[in-house]
Amino acid sequence: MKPKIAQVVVGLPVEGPFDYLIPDVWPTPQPGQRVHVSFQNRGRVAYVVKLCPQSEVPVARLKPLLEVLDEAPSVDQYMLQVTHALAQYYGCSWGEAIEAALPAALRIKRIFASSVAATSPASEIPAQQTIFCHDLSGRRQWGFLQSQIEGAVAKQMAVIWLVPEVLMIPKVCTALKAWGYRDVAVLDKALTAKEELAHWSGIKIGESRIVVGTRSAVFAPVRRLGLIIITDEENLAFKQEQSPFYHARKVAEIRQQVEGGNLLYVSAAPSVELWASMKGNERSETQWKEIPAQQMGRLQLIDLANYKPGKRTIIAFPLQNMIIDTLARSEKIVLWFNRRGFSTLTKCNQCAHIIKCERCDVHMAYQDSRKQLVCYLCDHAIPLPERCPGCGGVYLRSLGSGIERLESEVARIFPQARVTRFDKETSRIPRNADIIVATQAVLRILPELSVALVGVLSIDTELSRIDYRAAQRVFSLLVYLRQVARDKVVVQTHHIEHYALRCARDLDFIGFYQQELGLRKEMGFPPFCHWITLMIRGKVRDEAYNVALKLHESLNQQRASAEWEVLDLQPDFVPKLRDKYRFHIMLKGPSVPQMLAGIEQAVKVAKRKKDVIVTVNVDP
DNA sequence: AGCACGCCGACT
DNA sequence: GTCGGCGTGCTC
Repeated sequence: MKPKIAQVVVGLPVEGPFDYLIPDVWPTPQPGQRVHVSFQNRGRVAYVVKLCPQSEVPVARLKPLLEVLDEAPSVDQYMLQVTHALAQYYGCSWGEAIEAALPAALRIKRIFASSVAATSPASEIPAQQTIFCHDLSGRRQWGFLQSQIEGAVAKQMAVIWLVPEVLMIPKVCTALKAWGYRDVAVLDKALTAKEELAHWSGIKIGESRIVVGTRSAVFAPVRRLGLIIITDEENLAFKQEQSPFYHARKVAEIRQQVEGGNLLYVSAAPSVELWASMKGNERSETQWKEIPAQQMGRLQLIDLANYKPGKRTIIAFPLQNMIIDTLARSEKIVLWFNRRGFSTLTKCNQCAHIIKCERCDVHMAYQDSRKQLVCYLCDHAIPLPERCPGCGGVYLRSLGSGIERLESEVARIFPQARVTRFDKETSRIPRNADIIVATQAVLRILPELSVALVGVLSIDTELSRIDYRAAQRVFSLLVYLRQVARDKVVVQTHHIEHYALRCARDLDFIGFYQQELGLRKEMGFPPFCHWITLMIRGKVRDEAYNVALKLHESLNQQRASAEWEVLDLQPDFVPKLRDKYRFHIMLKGPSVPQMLAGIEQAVKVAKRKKDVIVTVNVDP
């Protein structure tokens, strides 16, 4: 019998699905199709997820579908399953997950002409394999990747290649063209809505079978998925920092489970989680591809306990000497210093007033390049006041050192060198400089520069981050720098014995990951458990705090007999951002679904309070 | 998310 | 007497 009811979901934080009548004279819509409905008396785009002969809801209370928006489903059968699993894992609604997977242009009620052929029903799911390519050379992975791609293409299957950074896309496209592939499409959220839709449609109708893109490209609507490549898997850019807070790796895993095909990670120093999971699988020839380094910069550690940089410079003397040597050979130097601006704070010498960002409550740093005080959190800028806002005096002074101060200092110490600075604001690649003073933004362009010496000045700040991944990030960073530095990488530190530094120096991968996994196990950190962060934020501090407090209380009651635990309620690492006060509660336990089920009710209650926003971040 | 319903404070 | 605050509940 012809189905009478279409079950739909919407891109709101409401569960559903909701039943709608299919008007008699209509042809039956298909699951995955976009429809227009009246939801709560307002027009909305919704997504058909299922058809059924009848509804639990009395017919009198059912509304009809108003319109079917496209000829063919926007979401195929596989992607319906994938988004459903995604919603389950990350604790969002199915509709929200579907919208995360679709181009933004499809969220509005407009018919998009598409000659998409109906999706072929599930034939057999292709064999699947997960491969890790540990490429220390940073270069010779390309041949291996080419053969893997060719393997998929030969079977008429599609390839998705994810990179962490938009700037890496052209390089990948160039390589693919050189290998003779013409049907390559780019997907990235930086595209305009129109371009995004055009590229997406091209992939959907099978014009492009190779997709290159950043995080969101993991949802590319390819038909026969043969291979997903994830380059630099450890990069934090693969995690979305807004709802639904998904990680591209997790989505790739779900897609592989649902659609089959291979999953290929490429990295010189992957996340501890990936290393552990690949080690768990027998390290066979096919699953683990080891590419040794041919040439790599040496790593040298300078103990700041022995070489105290003077009051006037933060560059230790041995490093200064190496810079002089490198300059004498007319070679290029990068000095890594992860702090933007000129100063870190601006203070009145008369009344000790410190200028803070009015929206975020943090010190504002003077940026000489903009001649303004800038907040490093929200980028809010104000002119440097002539008089102190506290006492009206004229004794405002800039303290601490940011990258701009370092730049002028370096120029003073090495007058023979052309010194320039590279940070987030810099757009041109500084090819003509001898010394480039740079923040971590330089990572994006480092392969383009031919650098002999990299001096890392601020690794101690990175090591002391309150983040369980700090050691791994330092290790990955240093290994990466060794790949791009022709001669050597010099790290000055107070933590000369730190295992992340020593293992990076000795290229001791086994040692690093073993030690790190040991610590993670001891501390009960991932991958030995899962974390969920609940963030509570609001404009009125007390309101946000009270909601957080109540939520924390009811979570504590909830978990009395459960396997998971609730950590203390705390101000977030960023306690105030853009006029909103932020608190977070961390949960820790072996099973994400179990934790989500346990907190669902309490979170729902907390979300009811208006002016306070509660978000759930799984595997933060 | 948004919006309607419903119950208590200061006002033309 | 009423206008309107926001806590509570629901969306087929």
